[in-house]
Amino acid sequence: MTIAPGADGRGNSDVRRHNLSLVLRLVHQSQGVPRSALTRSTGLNRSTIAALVGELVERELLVEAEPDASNQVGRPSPLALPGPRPIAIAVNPEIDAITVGVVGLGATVLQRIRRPLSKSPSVADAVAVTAGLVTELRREFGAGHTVLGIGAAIPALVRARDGVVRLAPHLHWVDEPFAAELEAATGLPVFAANDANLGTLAESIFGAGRGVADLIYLNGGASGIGGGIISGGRALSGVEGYAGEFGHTVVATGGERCHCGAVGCLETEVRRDRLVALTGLDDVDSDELEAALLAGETAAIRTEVLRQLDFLAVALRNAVNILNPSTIILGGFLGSLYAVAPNQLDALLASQPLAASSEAVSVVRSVLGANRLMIGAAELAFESVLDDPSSFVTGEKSAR
Amino acid sequence: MTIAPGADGRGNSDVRRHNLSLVLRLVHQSQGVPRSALTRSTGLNRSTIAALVGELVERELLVEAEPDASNQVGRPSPLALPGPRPIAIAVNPEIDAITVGVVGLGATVLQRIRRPLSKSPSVADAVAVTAGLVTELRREFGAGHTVLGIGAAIPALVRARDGVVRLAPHLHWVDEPFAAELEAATGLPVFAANDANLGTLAESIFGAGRGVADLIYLNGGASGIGGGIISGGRALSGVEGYAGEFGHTVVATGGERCHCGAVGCLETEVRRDRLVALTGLDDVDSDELEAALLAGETAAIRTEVLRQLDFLAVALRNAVNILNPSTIILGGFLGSLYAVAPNQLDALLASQPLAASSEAVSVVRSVLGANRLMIGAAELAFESVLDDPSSFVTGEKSAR
DNA sequence: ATGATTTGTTGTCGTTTGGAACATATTACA
DNA sequence: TGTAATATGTTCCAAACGACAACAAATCAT
Repeated sequence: MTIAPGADGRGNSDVRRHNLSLVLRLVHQSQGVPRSALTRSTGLNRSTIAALVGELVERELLVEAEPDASNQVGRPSPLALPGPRPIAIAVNPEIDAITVGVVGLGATVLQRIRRPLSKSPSVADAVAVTAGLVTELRREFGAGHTVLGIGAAIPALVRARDGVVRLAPHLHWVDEPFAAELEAATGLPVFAANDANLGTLAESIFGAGRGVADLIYLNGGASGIGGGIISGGRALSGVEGYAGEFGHTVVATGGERCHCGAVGCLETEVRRDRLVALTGLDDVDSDELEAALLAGETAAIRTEVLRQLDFLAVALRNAVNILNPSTIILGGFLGSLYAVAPNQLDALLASQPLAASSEAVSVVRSVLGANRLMIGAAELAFESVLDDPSSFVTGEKSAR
Repeated sequence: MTIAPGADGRGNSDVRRHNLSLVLRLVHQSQGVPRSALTRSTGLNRSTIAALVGELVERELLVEAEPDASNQVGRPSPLALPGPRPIAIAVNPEIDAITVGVVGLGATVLQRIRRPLSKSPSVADAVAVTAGLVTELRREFGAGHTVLGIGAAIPALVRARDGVVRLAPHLHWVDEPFAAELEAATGLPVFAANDANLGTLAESIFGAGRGVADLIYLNGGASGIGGGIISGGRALSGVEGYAGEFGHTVVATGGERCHCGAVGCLETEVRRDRLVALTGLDDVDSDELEAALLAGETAAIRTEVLRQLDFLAVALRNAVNILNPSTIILGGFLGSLYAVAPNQLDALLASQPLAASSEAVSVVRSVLGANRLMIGAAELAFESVLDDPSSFVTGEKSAR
């Protein structure tokens, strides 16, 4: 008797919006394509594509460049490239630093500033530091660019709807309206999400997950394990945006107590600090840790790596059974663990029950480096324009 | 450089298709609504809705009925009802019986035949029995109805793409092209999927999950535990359609060995037969089992119920952390377990880590009864018409 | 019985894509 | 070096579709 809401009818202008959005997205995600490729991949008429690209160029969302010498018969097709005007600001607050960056369409990171902190920041600290950096950056990029908004990648459960940080165990933030406060401090629209979810987004569009419709991403950091899911080509968010918390999945029923209060969480059994401790090194960075693991001097290291891979495999098995992805992307020290003994993990996955659902799973390492979170966070700010390019009016929202 | 495929541009006729589809879906899912409600919920113009409904009536997909006395001011709006012509045939092969049904739009089950079997059927057996029943039913429903196709709900991993049964542990089918064979035997298009996935679909559209965009469904049957996921309003399938296999999720690291070869699967720890054994009864049906559990005569029963709820809670905790649903629907004996000690399970879920992600989860029992799989399977066969109503040409595909 | 209100009905208009015909720029080949 | 073949951009017109406005109809309130 009741009718589900959100079931929107479509008019002619929705077609236009959809097609503009589609073309802009294709150029954004491919970081530049010939116009003729757009006609092919969209199935739209040449004349339609011409009109769409025309409008996007008019709005400074795209630029057209000379075709590159392709040695193909026929009239060369001009290259459609992301326009330089729209930019997004990305923020990543951590325990020991706040990183802010400027990102253009096509995932071009134009600038990145990492401001180290002496102590774990309060929300007020984080907002203040970020706002300061944002002001600097807007001065620097004010001319010729239009800032669409700020995307924040936060190591926390973040409520998607309003950007409230529900729980950031390591930053010790609880129910903090981070997005709203940063919005008030900067006057820019702020979108916040979980850092690993944004890493997933970035890898899925521009990294190891390009073109893959069903994947899961797990990232191992110093403070724990986060993750995200792309299913059917879409990022999974869940009701409130908390989906992808593989770190607190149970992998050992009789295991250790986790900082979260539960027992046997993936992130209490698979930990970076244990590996670091065994290397005997102090405060290593990712590359050093991986080098030390690959060298694998002591038996203790080898044993610990295998032990952690066993637990990781349990978590992955559950995820595979639940989500049936085609690709598993491992980032951070999880990628290093895999690099040390890829066959071990592959074998553990292959030998699993319901072989059918895991037979086609391929495990790969993430390919985006330090810019991953900048790119993912920027995507949040780009979203509204990618969704409705005609909402972008040059100059209106421009700097200052 | 490469462009993602499947990114389709939209033309004018896509608008029509989308709107026709939308209207038909709304009527199908609501099982009858006033035309005026369609204008409101779609946002489309009155005249547009009139045209759309007109075309759908013309095609015999909808019928319009006298408005019911609503005591509202203004001209009464005629009721749009699912048309009786299009029907789907649903099949559910099991170890001891094959059930075939006839389902109309709006989830109306017109007929259901359960054919008991003396032994677990081979694929050939199942196809033969089904084809026989289908012939009978087509004779019975030949006049005035058009059979769109056959939907099959199978207790197995089913490859969505082609309906191949990859693995049915209890039927002992491995890599059997069930859909293709039934198609050959009946001449009707056949769509097959995992039974619990189809149960999820049915509950989400017509049952306990109506209007809920993010839910998980777990069903406990005699042969194990299956499930399914709706996320962001869409059924999750995974690459091959194997998503939702909660039954083989790890809940006990040191647990028993499962028939699947792994250790500690949910469905080895949470089992119907253990409960049945403790009741002392023999071959009970669902209601009898539930009554016996609710009576809870022996301490042993009580203990076992709580033990199973503990393991179920582990699986649900993992699922909640991964998927962040708003609702968990429990079917089969899992619903009975919950009925015995709802507070126990609620408490286990509420006390979990990352409270934010589980705070809003509500656990409910499934509401669709024995028709659940018929409705879910029929949905598969209806899908193509719901997606493109103008493909439905009356009489063309009709009986015989 | 009259007015207010809501909805169905009809005809016209604007928007958007599709398509055909032509123009243009490149390669292939003699 | 010139001509043909090919692919693509460009221009103009037609077709499809929903939006809108004006009017008609059917109910309730007073």
